[in-house]
Amino acid sequence: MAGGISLKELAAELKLAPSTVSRALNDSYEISEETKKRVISMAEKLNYHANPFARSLRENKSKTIAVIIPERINNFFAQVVDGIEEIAQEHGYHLLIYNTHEDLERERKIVNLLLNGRADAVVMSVTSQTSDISHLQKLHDRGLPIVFFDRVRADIPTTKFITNDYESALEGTNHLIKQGCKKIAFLTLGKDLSITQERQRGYAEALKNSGLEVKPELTLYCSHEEEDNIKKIEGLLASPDRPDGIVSSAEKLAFATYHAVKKSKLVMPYDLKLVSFANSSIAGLLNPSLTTITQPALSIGNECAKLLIKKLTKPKHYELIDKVITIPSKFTIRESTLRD
Amino acid sequence: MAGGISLKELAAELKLAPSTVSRALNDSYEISEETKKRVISMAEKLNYHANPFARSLRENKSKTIAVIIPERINNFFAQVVDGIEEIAQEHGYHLLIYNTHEDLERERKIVNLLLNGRADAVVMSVTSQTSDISHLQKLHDRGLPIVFFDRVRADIPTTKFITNDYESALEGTNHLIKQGCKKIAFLTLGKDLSITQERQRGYAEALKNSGLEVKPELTLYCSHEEEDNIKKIEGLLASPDRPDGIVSSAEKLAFATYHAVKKSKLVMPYDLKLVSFANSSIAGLLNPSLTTITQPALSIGNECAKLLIKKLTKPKHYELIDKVITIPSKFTIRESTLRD
DNA sequence: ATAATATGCGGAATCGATTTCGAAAAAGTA
DNA sequence: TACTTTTTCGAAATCGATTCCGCATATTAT
Repeated sequence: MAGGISLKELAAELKLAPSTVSRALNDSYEISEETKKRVISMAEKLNYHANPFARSLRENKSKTIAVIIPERINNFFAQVVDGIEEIAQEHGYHLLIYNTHEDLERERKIVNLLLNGRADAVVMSVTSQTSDISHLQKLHDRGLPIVFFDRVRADIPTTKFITNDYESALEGTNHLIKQGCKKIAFLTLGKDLSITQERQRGYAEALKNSGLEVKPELTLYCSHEEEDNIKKIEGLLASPDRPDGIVSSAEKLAFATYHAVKKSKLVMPYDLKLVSFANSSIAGLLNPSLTTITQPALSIGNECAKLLIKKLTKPKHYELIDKVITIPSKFTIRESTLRD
Repeated sequence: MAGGISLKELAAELKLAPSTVSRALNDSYEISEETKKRVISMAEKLNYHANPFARSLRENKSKTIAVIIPERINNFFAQVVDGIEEIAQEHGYHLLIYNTHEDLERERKIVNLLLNGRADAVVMSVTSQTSDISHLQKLHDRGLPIVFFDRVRADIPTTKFITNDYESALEGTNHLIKQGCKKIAFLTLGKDLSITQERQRGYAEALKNSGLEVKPELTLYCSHEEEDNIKKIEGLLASPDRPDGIVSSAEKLAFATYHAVKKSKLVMPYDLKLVSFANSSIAGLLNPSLTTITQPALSIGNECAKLLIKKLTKPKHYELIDKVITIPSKFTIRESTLRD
């Protein structure tokens, strides 16, 4: 667009060949120290900056990592992105960010956008509706390094980072049982997500272990509409057989529960105890403060980026082998599960 | 990286010249409908995707907007980015995201990274420490379209989007006064930020209008370390002359206040009333629920992106003139400012 | 002194898409 | 029939940096 000077112009100014200037700037061994200094100082003087597109075109790499998340107004994803950026910035990588807004169609479009090599690698967490994965398969087939986190798809053979969903849900549910809950409900988002299935499995296992019945009507499938969720939870709380404990598999469902409880004129933790997967820093400020299972978001982001950058810089020494790496969550007990 | 087919190969497959294929794909008038169809169907069959770097190099534009924010784990900034993305996605623009982590040195590095044309335009909100602006000046001098939001710098002549900081702070402070507060403190981040200065001005004006004294010791300059802030606020609340009301110019300072109040064994809103600039959706779930001044984050993001894209697509018809556009905040009264 | 090697640099091809210029073929006009 | 105009397409230059190849000059070995 504007005033950038090109390598050729810089070379002309120095009365050198473009090839020489290029080598000097890239600190090639075939250029004398003296020439290098001359070139570098002139480059600074003329404010030369290499055109990234010319370089990417020639080298066939972009120094860019694409990150695809389902929503941004979400502490967990925001923290993961921060974790990715931390490592990326260290290694001179740029971050392209895409938000699917939990919409499969958008996810498809975005993934197709990445088919052209704009990014060297992809970090992603799928939509809660993602059932068909042909678009992801295509991306993977093209040889683009890709890692998944949190909402992963087992059917794409690459490395995935998750937390110990099963164990955490088990622990959280056990805690509710220990605090005296007899009828424990489970709140979840899509049925297609492996992580929520795992959390549900942990929840069910805990119930079984304690001889409690797993009733289907106590599992509530929620949407991404806060109002709808509040109503659904209100409905659950209004039933004659209302639960005395809730395990929520997502932060936003915990918030919806607070609203529903308020509307239902119930009082936590007396009428209902709540434990939730959550990454918000203000869980302790809620009324009552929220017992949480906190995912190691920053670490997950860090690990995703580290692995990808290793793969990008030393392709031969690292493979994105098909395996799941688990980083444990942290369980924090607060007032929402206080024993009466 | 891997299996992308090039335009030339596609052309060879079709027994056409690359120029013809390019024109066909770009729907040029000089190509017959029949050829276009042939080309398009073959392109799909062979899974052709244009190399974005070759195109960017040739056209000297990247279809990319860079967004620089000071922190990501912040509802306001997350919402603004969402607003930007919404518009960008509509127009086929990509988003490069950078986080300065409130660090001026990092901001400089990032801005310098953008000097090479990687992005067609920049949307940014400066660090709370940004005093020297030579790096921003350089970016602007280079002719890169740039708009600021929220944390703006008056000394760069371009368009800025903010909210009505002065009026909102005035309104919030007036509300506290009406609710009976006599000693109102003000919490703020950097002194260099124009928006916090404006908020402070609104706060002071409200006090003056009501005949209350503006005491310097009631203005607390906080940092980005939550623990430090909590201690500082605790100190404020422990003073013999402790305030009975607080106007907080940032969401995180409101949260710190909740913690400090808890530690101080005080009770809101009886001992202290609080109003804060905040964008978190769970202000209503806090105990007590928080009276907020909510910035129109999504709209701000939308407007930034709309303006830039207009400028990028019709450079002659739009100028990023040096002016400040104000989008008003929303004041929501909740329990934290209830009259006793 | 002659051959062999190292050092320092230039020329030109290359990455892939766009676009200017031009030319052949088809259609219309006189 | 001859000539102009339109339609449709091809050849080659271009964007800017990297790199393969080659060529001097200087240094060392024989």
